[in-house]
Amino acid sequence: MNNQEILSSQIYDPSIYKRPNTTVDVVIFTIIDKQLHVLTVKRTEEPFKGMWSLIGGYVDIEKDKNLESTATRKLQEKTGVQTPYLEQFETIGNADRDPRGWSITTVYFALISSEGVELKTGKGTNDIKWSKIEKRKIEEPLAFDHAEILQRCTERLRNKVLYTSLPIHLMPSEFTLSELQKVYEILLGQKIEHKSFRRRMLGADILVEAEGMRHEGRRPAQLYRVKEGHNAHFFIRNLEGAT
Amino acid sequence: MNNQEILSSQIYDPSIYKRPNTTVDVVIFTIIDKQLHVLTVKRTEEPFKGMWSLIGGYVDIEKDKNLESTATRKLQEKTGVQTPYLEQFETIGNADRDPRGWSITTVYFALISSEGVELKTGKGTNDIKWSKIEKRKIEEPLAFDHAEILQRCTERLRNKVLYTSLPIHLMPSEFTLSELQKVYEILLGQKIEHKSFRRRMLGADILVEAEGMRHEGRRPAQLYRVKEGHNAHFFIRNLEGAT
DNA sequence: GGAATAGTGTCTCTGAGACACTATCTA
DNA sequence: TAGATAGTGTCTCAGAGACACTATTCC
Repeated sequence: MNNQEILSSQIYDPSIYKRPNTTVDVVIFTIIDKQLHVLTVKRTEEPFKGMWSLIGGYVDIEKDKNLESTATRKLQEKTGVQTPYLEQFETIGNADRDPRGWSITTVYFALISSEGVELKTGKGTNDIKWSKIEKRKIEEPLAFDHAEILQRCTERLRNKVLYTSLPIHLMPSEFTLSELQKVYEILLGQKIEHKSFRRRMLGADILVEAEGMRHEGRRPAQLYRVKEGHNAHFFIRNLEGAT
Repeated sequence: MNNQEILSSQIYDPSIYKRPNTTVDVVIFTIIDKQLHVLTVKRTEEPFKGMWSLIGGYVDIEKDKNLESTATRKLQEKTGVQTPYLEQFETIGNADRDPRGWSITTVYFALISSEGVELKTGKGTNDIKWSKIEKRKIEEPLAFDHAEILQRCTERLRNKVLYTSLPIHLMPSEFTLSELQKVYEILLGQKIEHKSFRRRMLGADILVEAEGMRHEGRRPAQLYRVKEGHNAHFFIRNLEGAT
């Protein structure tokens, strides 16, 4: 009994239309050595066997109660991270992106601190690594349309940095304002005036002072942590650099 | 033969996972009689037979080259409109939204001028109408999770109105600034200071003066049209009303 | 003329950018 | 001490909000 036959034997079964293949991809961003990185795995199966790709996989309708579960499950499997900042980015579906036929992928992006993350070689993958992003690309070619996805996603991230507090999710639990500013600058690819930055962040009521100071380099700096329950602040005015 | 066994017996075949049902829904907004409306159809099939629903349908992998084609095809079939403002909103996939099982829908929203639109009763639907939106809801109950989708989508639209020029796509080809302001106010659910509004719109370089004036009521008003090729302007500062 | 709508002048206020300044550390 | 990084004071500037004003129409 093939797919088609199964279909027509059921009443109200929507699959009178052949169903596209459905996957979820997760663009997992982090900062390592003052540079933006994305998590990639080497494919162990055709198509694109041996090429690097974003983290992703099929929606498992037995295991996953919704699309976001698929994303968090994938993230968990690869990084052990449980509660990242996770946002749905876009869904791409067309006839060409997968040589096996019409396929749909819902792309999420996650922001995590690289602190304490140990990458796990899961089932079906023998190689996984953080790939450095430069000019919205990584060095290695990516499978499927993942290079385009990465580019658009990096662009979206940069745009959101202009008017949100998203970069706090790339920080470890305690950090200084200078460290946070540095992360903003990495994402934007440009310097920010430090006085404006401090005014903006401290005025947003999203940070609380942590105990103690960071002693590193010269004058010690106040440590902050993200206010409990805080997820995303939207500033009413953009930083410059919007083009 | 269970899922796992099927899996391991097939190489490279993505359908080792049962595929969810995949659809596209389009939230088609327009302004009628100074109120926001959304296009709805009455369902002629189970499930939810006889209930109103958003415009949508299965991805037809024979006809549609990508997801957006599915959306424009649906829009075309129902309204005859060819080139609306169309934006992907979100994708919802879970086990509960459709009684027939795990299903995924990619939701688009479209903004069109109601001027000159004639609704078409297409195949499979015997009733179609513009439903008035009040408090992010319409009067009639909606099938599936469409009420939630409509609510979130209306909310997203309102948010974007605070910092974009999107409402111009709800206007007929020529309009006055007062008419445009009225549409902004409808979407925001609040008054805007008219001087600020004119400064903002005229400063954005997205409108050009059209020939002639609108003579209606008292003093005639300058007609404008959208600058050729213009799609969406992002202001660097929000209107008030952000909460 | 009065009412209504279109359109302007101009003040305040907020927050980003610029940049000089002070503070506190190490070498 | 000098150099580096942390942090402040304060001016300018753009654009939103407020609101009084003028302009043009119909009655």
